[in-house]
Amino acid sequence: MEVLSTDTEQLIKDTAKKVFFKDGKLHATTQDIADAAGINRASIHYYYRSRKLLFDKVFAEATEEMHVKMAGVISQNLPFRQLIEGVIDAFLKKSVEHPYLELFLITEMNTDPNLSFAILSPEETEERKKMIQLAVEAEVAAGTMKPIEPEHFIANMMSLCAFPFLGKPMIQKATNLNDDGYAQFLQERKEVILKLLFLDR
Amino acid sequence: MEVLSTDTEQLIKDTAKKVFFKDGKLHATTQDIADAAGINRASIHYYYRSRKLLFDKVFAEATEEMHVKMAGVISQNLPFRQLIEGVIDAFLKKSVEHPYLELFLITEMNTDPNLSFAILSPEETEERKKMIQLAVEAEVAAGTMKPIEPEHFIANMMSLCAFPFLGKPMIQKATNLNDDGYAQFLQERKEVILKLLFLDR
Amino acid sequence: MEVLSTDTEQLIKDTAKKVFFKDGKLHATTQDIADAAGINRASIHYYYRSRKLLFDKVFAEATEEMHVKMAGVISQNLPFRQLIEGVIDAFLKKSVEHPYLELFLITEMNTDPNLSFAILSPEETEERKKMIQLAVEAEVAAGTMKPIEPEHFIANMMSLCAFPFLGKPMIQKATNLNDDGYAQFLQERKEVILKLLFLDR
Amino acid sequence: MEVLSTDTEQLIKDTAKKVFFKDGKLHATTQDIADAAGINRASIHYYYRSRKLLFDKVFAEATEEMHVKMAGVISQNLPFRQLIEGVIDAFLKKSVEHPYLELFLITEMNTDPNLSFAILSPEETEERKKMIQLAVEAEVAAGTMKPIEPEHFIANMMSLCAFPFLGKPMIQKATNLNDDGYAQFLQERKEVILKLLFLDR
DNA sequence: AATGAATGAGGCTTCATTCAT
DNA sequence: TATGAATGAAGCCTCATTCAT
Repeated sequence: MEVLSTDTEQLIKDTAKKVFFKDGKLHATTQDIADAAGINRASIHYYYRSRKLLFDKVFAEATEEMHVKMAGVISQNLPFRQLIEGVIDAFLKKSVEHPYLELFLITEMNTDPNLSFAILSPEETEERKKMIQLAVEAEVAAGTMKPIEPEHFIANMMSLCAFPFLGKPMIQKATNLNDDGYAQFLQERKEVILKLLFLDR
Repeated sequence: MEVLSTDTEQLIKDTAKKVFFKDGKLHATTQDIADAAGINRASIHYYYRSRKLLFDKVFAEATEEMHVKMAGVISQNLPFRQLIEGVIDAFLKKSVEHPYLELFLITEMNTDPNLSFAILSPEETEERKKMIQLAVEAEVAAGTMKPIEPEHFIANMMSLCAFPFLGKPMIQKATNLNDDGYAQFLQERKEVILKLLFLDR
Repeated sequence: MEVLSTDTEQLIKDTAKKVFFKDGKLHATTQDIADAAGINRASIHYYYRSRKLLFDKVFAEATEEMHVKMAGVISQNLPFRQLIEGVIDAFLKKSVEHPYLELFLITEMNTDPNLSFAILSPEETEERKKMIQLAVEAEVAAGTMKPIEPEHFIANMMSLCAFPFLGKPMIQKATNLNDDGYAQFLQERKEVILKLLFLDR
Repeated sequence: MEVLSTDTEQLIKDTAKKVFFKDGKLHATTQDIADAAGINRASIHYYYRSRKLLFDKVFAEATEEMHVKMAGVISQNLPFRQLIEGVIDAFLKKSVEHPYLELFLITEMNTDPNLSFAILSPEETEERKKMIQLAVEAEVAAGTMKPIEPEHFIANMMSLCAFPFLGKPMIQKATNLNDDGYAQFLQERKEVILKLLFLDR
């Protein structure tokens, strides 16, 4: 008859993720989360000890979810083009669910610069950059890309993927798109981004 | 080289801008600002009555500064290419000073969606979009751009300009760039962005 | 004999009434009330949101208590003599509990002159004045009162009832009565007042 | 050319008396007083060191003014009737200027019960009570008063004089008198009170 | 003599957290 | 497991007060 305890525990986590990462409520209090979940505020502490521990958990899980998706794409050892496409696809898809996750990454890292959430180790990152460099050179040789340093290539991808979610209200103001139009707009982003990165799309 | 604040009122404002928009401390307290300015917390209330009024003031000023720069570029009625270049240039330059201003725009608009900070009215925005559409068509005809809708063009520009500042820590993690390297990286953004937007750069 | 406050919410209200209206502490802080109640200051906000809301509540309740007592007397449609006696009796009895309630009525009305706490509407007040006028005329005819305007009759009653409570310390100084003597003195007020108002007492 | 310093010192005192005792602003801040006087808040501290010292001074002066008037009446060794009439007259006249002085006496004495402001010493008070007792007995014998204890006689006088000023807003509500009507009403008080105290008026 | 600037103390309020049940 | 009650810490704000001129 009674709701399983794990249900409440899960409900709290799901609600916290929604409030933080989907609604973008940076300053959400435990009461806000409890209200959104329809439970008592004390339950949050019963299950998670403190607001920080709850936040750390959902934050870690949300980034982990993203990392898993990314790793899933990366581990396939796809050719460059398909890899990029897969990464963009994964990023956009997860952003539909948690459009404001990056906002927390940013503010968290400003608060605590030591915060480590990297997908890749520095060594792996270096390796990845070299891989990109070689791939770009091949594309350039084939006339399908302009020369670009790996750092800028990475930054471009991240910017083009993340900002339309983060900056939704700003872009809406600057483009006169209503909510329906913006949803449609986000659907088109993948092709737009690929077309921008590769000359032959 | 240092800003000369003869009076405390100006010092408070400058410090608040720094703490909020340069350091990106979204949750900065009046004590944080007072400490950063080396003054007593009560002085903030002496000059600005409340935290909110101070915030509103520096926020309004910072956005106004940006708007003025942008308006300065736009009002010149430059040809498309030079307009785009000018806008990117202005945006990057102001971002060096206030890299996190957009972060506040975002969170403020999430809190109060009615918040109006637009440079352009809806009518002017429509006009601007049409202008871009025509210009893009001309570029496409000349083989110097791929077809793109104005909304995506605008979003691309905003994303490519803003995110490298907002997302600095994230991009640094993803690119292994240290602070010096990142400063150099930002210097190169203008050319990289233009190269991305126009086929003949 | 002591009020049994099973819950803190009631305890806070009772204590606030005591501090304000029995002890006459006009400037009592939330900490003062919390100390007097033996609870944490935050509990006051837990139950009443703000000092003002708590004050408004206990103030409204205390005046309401008085109004109910008065209305109970008035609604009986007693003959003039018994009405006056009943009103004085009710007023003195409630003053034993909340001698300083009028002090707050005064200061509240000085702060916000629109404050409405009237027992009677203007129309009812006019009616009451006429009733008093007629009754006085009858008493005068019977040789048991001197002529007096209703306004002065009302003011006299209020003054003679209220001031000995409000002005306790002043009257004590002027009469050399100690606390026990003053309690006895207050017991005698009803007869003294009636003797003053009516020639045949 | 310059205003004499004593002028400002006096202006502060006069303004403080007005704000406190005429307007009944119990919670007036130094800023309120400075605004009412049209001077800088710091001047108050320049002349009076602290708010408390200023308050103590004007409070002492205002009570002293009253005491002097009373003493002037009392010292004349007038017959009972003229004494009472003189006291009522003096009290009502000073109340026109400082209607709320008693309000402060009350709250001050509640805050600090040791506060001593008595006109008469305990011994003098006893003497006065005996004098009243004898005079009342004579009036009773002459059929011009009913028997009454001196304490009640004193309390009645104080109540009938003071409360119509203190409780102006309350009495206005209870009598439907507007401001002009109330001014007229106060003019009539002296006769009304005397008529109440003495059977042959 | 007088004042604008600045500050320390103390109030109210919110919030995360703990406690008792 | 879950919650209503209660609390400590920390934030904002106001005020009397002091300082430098």
